[in-house]
Amino acid sequence: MEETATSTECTAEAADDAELAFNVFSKACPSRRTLEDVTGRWGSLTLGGLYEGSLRFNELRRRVDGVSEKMLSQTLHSLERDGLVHREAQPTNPPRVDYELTPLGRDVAERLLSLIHFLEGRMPAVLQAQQSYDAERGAL
Amino acid sequence: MEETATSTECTAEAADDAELAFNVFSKACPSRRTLEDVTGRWGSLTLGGLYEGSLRFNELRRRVDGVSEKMLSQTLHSLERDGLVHREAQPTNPPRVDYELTPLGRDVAERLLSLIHFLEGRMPAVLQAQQSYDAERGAL
DNA sequence: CAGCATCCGTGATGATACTG
DNA sequence: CAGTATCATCACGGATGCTG
Repeated sequence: MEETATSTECTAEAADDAELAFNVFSKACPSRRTLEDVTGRWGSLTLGGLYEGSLRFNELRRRVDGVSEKMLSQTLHSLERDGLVHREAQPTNPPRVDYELTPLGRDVAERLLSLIHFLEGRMPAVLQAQQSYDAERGAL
Repeated sequence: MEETATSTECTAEAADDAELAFNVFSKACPSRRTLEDVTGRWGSLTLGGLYEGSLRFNELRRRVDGVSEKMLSQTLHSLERDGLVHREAQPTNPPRVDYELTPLGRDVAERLLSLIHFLEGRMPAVLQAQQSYDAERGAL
């Protein structure tokens, strides 16, 4: 199987250049799955929500406005599996479970929040662009 | 306007604190839609793919491995509407259309790529975490 | 080449009910 | 409280065919 210039390698071997080895632009690369876990609809908000400190399940649920129980649970499992979130369950009654970012998760969340905050700050410009776009389209 | 710790406002008014005004954690806030455009399955890869320079439709399609014509087209429209991508069509035959990031789009892509590259570099750790997680689960 | 229109499957998502 | 299980839906996304 030949590879042309734009193709992307994706192996765990080339340890000396991990960023190329796990290129997300390659369809089969596991890094793409992880990127989707992180940037997914609820993944980004969950990581962002946990950045300030550990939260219990329902605290987090209230923080991430609109997420269902099921989706939050599912998202947390994915993120825990990826090693980004740590789950601390205390066998008390009623049960108490705390979720917190791992060091790796914090690094990810930091970059995510940089994007989020930037976007929030530029929303006026985005909204204006949307209006221009819609106006031109509607006028046709 | 008083704010308690967890509540989130979402108006275009409070121009002095845009980041709070467009809080993405609020369900109804337009910033969440935009965040999804940017971090969505194809949005992030499209923005990342355009970071190095402008590309034609099919060039971009080859770069973002696995994206369908329809999804790329749709993604580009969303990003163009948000003011992140500029579409330059030349009325030649055969048609030539170039897509490039706007200044705003570049800023977004920069932050996105920071996240992507970090993730790519940490994939060994992520993969290992996944194996541990799966091993514990399978053993039960 | 650069798309749009259409059909259509399936997986993501949300609502509801139930458990420890 | 902290979830799991089940079901219904519906939008996402792929394949195909067509246009300029």
